[in-house]
Amino acid sequence: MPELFYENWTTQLRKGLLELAILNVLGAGPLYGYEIVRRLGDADSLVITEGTVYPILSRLRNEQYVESYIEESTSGPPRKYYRLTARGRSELRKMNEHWERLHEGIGQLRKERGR
Amino acid sequence: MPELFYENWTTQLRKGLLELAILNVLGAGPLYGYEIVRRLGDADSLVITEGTVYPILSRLRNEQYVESYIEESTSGPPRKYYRLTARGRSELRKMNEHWERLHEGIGQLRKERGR
DNA sequence: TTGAGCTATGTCGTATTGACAGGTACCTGC
DNA sequence: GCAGGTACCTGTCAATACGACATAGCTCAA
Repeated sequence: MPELFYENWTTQLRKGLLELAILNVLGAGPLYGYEIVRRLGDADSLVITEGTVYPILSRLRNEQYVESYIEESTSGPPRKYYRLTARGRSELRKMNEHWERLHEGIGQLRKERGR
Repeated sequence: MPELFYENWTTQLRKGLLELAILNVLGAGPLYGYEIVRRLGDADSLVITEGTVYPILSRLRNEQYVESYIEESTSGPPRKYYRLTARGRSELRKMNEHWERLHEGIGQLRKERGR
């Protein structure tokens, strides 16, 4: 039960972060949902399920950060590929900068002994 | 209106992170709520308001990561100081490690061109 | 003495999000 | 056929950050 807080914390920490992670993998080239799940799973502490990735992809598409197109597959149903738009690429840059600033901010707080 | 998404994203990204930030400033020594707000405000992109900090402090106290004690002030109402407990200090270490792993994870996704 | 303004703590309602269970459906090989 | 892997999507839930608001002590100038 004492670990309940820690688990909850990691869950909260993912909010917003998964969007950044997904945009970043898409920065490497078009991917379909199922593959994104696997790709993020490689990076420890970013494991997600299908039920998590599709709502996020929908949101990103609504914002026109990504666009999708269908492609047949030789093994299984057709795949819906997602690709970064120009708009998405520029937004990703902004987000990555913000992310780095956050990281530095936390790092500074840790160093500031006393005042 | 297009910027609505970005603002919302930054809000979501803070979830969980503020707890880490607050624990980290407390790592430097006891502080009271109002001062924590100012201290975090120094670090850009970590600005918070009172309505945010007090609920978090309550949560941290419930988990016994911090303990509080009252102290008179020469200017204004008495202050409620918060101090890291041993438990909080050990948890903070764990959380900082998790945070660094996340940062590396995102960094790797960004580098992985293609596959 | 009055009251403006800063200090300080706290609560409530709202909006948004990630997790997960569950559902649909396609395709291949046996 | 039909089992099993592939692929996508929906609804519900709990948790959080934040603005708005409430309360109150202290200081200082008019």
